[in-house]
Amino acid sequence: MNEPASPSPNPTAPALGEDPLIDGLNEPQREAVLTTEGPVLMLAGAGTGKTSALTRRLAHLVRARLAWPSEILCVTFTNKAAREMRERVGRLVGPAVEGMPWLGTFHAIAAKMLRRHAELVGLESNYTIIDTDDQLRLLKQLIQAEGVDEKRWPPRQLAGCIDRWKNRGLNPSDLDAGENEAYANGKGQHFYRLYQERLRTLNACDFGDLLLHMLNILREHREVLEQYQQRFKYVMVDEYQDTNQVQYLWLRLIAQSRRNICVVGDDDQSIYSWRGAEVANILRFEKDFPGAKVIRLEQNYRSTPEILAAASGLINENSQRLGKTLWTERHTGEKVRVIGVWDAPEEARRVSDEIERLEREGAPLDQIAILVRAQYQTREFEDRFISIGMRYRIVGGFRFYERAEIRDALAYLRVIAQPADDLAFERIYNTPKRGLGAKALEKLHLLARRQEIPLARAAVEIVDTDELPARARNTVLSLMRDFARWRELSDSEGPADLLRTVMDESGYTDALQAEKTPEANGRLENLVELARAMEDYDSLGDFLEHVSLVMDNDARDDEEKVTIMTMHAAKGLEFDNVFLPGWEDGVFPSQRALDEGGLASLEEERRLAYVAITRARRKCTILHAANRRIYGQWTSSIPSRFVGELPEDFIDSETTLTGGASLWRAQWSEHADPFADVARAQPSRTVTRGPGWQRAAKQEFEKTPRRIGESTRSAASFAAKPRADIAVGARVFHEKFGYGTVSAQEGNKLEIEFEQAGAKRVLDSFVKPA
DNA sequence: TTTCCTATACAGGAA
DNA sequence: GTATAGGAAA
Repeated sequence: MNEPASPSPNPTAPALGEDPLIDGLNEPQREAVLTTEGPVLMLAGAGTGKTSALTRRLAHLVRARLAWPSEILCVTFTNKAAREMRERVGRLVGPAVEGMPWLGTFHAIAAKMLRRHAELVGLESNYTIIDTDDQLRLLKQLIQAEGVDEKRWPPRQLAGCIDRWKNRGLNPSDLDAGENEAYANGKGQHFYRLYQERLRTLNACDFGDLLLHMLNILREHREVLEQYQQRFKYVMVDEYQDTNQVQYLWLRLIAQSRRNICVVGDDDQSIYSWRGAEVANILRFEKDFPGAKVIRLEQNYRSTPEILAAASGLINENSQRLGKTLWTERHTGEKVRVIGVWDAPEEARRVSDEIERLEREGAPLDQIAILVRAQYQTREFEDRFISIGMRYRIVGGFRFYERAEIRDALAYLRVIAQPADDLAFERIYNTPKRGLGAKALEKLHLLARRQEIPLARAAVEIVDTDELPARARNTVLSLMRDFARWRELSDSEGPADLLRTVMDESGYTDALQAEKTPEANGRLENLVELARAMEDYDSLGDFLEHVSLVMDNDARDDEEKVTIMTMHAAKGLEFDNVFLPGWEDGVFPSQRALDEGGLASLEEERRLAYVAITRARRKCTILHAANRRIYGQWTSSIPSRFVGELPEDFIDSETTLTGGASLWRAQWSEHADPFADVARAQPSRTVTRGPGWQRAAKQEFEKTPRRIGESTRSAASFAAKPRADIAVGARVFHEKFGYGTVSAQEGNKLEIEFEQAGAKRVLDSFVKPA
């Protein structure tokens, strides 16, 4: 940490009152910006200018020379938030501040730290970060290898357990008997341990490890902890109500000594408890940091009084709150509209009609959002929008790098950059199809395990033997030659060109082109897009880290489009017009929340509703349908209990279902036979959901140098040591070829005259002395 | 080894 | 209803 000496407070800084950083801020905001020393808890309601206060505080620290940008730790939850803050601070402070090395997501920051200290947890600094997909494949292998029934104990469940343990900062040895029971009758700890060992040999980390490893390091290596405590003069945390245990512990260690920590959050917007977030963290902040200054931001600058009132009325139903009262100076606007419709298609029709009307009135489409509870609800709108030619974009779902073709491409690059990456190798050794199947892979695994080498290395070795049929052997040989060549290339070519070469030479592009389907075309385009994104990176290593942690699918095109996304994804955003479809019990609140988790879980759903409503600046429209197809079955449902909790004075209700006859008439006028679908759906199988439904049913420091070249050779030129217990003339046994006599020995390669099979070249690890 | 078919789970959300 | 995974058949 070779920082210049601490900057002295800038004597020419403007007097506080004139500081452009605090112009236009209200009193609490100003206080939040200027209270730099000591612990600060900023309770910021929705739309109260939280981000503004936070970025200005950051800018103020830099401007007033209280710290160098590199001495400030600023943590966010999403890349988007980090990016935004970086931009805004840049605008305030100017280009003088070259980046903020420690502004980022928990994971990005932890990953960066871990590169520095990887060896302390048995990793190399060029470790790979595996994603959920890789994680599941790995766990599955372990489960199979241990002979546990994967039907009864699905890998997903194990992944869930491990995730939860990591979120709570628990290592395998920390599990108590109860936790251990959580998977496969007491094998939880065993599998967790195996998994961690396996990751270590792969030189890999999952997302949870990034934080857990760092926490372990900070706990066990005093000098490292002190280093960071020294370095970070100020710590800021956004969305503090979303921190989980391991994040909390990690922060607490770092902030402990200087206690200049400012956390910002809103307990009413805590919507991530399912992934380990603990509201308790924000509730006990004052206990953790005695003397903390609590600042409440309650003036809302976003929404109309009606929208605020509706949201406040709703959230008041919750019991566990710190309590805030939002107010606004904004003028009266429209009431929140609640529309009841017959079924989901009608719901989509109503929304699209409204949007078309807004469009005619000149409302920009990018100021319109449809926020749904669950991803599956987006379909109905997508169908409708396609049929009427409405421009839309769906946020979330598959992120760019989760697409198969992108992951394939990345797997190639990973094998090039890090030959020990078995998961990547397994992914692409037969993609595109090159005639290598389970048999060949099994052979490779066998060899790899016996010699404790990565698969890619085993592949190089195995071609010198007769283990594989000639055809497969040649395929493997040429594949590994390709890889050797690409590795050479990675030294001279930029990552983008390297990718293009690899995709072409591996036959991947050809295979896609041969498909001639529209999807294949899209995939090719995605690969082109990927290559383009790679142009911005100098080294393959840099790029790979970005792609696993930082890259998202924000292919921002400038065209105006209606946004469709989940309520979760909408947190932190705002739109003039917000549509909230699917407010029915079982959809929202979700069936899952109703079935399990009890009151706490229902209150979280209510907070989600609060978040959703407060996204709207001018107008919020809530819809509920009487009938909806879920799981391919028609279900009829009643309006969400949240609808009833909205304060009447601020609501305009409307329904196309006024009951029996009029309902029929209303529908009749609209289409020929509105019940055609319903009739087909076998009434006896129709499930009715409602409140009682479940009951009824129940029943540098900054930049780690990563030269690709270093790891390159290890796969290509393997030092092969001969086995001590075998020499020329020795009689040996081979599982496939039987008994034979060694006629030549070169390193670990043997030539054997087999009694039955004749002369063969094999690796010594495949035979044992007879 | 690949392809095709059937059975099954599923659709809660981020890095 | 759809996507996926695993097994059977080509």
